[in-house]
Amino acid sequence: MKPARARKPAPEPREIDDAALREFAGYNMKRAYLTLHADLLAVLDAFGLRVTTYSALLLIAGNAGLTQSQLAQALNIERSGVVLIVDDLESRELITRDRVPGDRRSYALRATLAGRRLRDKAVAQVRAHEARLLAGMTRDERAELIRLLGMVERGAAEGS
Amino acid sequence: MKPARARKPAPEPREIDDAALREFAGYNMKRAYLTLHADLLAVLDAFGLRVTTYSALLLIAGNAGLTQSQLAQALNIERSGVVLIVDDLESRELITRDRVPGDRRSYALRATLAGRRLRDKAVAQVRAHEARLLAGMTRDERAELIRLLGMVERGAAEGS
DNA sequence: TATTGTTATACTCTATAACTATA
DNA sequence: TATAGTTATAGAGTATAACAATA
Repeated sequence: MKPARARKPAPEPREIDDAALREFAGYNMKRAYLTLHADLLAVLDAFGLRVTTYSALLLIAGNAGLTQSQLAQALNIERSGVVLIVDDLESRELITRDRVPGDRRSYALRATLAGRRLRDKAVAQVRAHEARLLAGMTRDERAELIRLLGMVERGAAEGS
Repeated sequence: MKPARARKPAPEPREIDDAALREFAGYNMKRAYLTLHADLLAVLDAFGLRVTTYSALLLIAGNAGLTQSQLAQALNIERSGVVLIVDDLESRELITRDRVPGDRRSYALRATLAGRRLRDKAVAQVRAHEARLLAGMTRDERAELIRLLGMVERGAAEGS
């Protein structure tokens, strides 16, 4: 009945147990985020967009005339970072940078027709990407996920 | 009844509308992840740990004898990145790198007593950090969040 | 030949700080 | 003085590729 004793200390390809980490929302969040982000990156690459550039394009298209500072605040990044993103979008003629009559320090950002068209195509692909990714979830589960993520975001803002 | 016409084009501090982005799990995930990660970073900084180093310490403590390659796989990073993390933990005598009898190419990683003690303190603080952050959630909501994040992680793995 | 750990290198993303032109 | 945008620089964090030792 006794099984044969293994001869070598055997570098058995053991399963690593991460149960101690799975208790934490942070660990699960990081893993989910990194996989989702990598997948999304691949989708947007076909349009020459990175994730933040995509977000910027949607924000500009949906808020015609916003300034770079407003965009920085909405994206939660510094103004200096927005410059590169806006440079990129403008050089590809997806947005325009117009002077604001009342304040010559700031620019009014607007999506061009080409920009809105690219946005439409990208949005369709991102929707498809999420449908694929979240195929195992019901509509309610997906809504619940988004709701709970919003709570985390706001909780972190308050908790600091 | 007609309100007085504003005289200047007014650079009104408008609210930027991100509704077009809020439909996406990816956008909500990124924002939640970034805020949570920044908050967690501040907590772990008191222990001289970064998030991945913390994860590595817990994995090593919970899987005595695992190799660097196994750790790399568990952390979803390259072996070259593990070297830096292991160097850091070993130089602080939180883990040991022992030769494996059967295979002289690899090392067996083990947490020292000091490593396990630091882990215990850090885990307690991270638990407190998450309790603070997720204070608005019920126990069920928190469990549901973790479950749904796991689905995203696995969905992305399959979808590729 | 393949694998483990290592090193050197490069790239992405973002922040900080100093600058300019306006206000 | 303060603000919008810009520039230069630096720092995380990670990947890639080549290598030595060992299997």
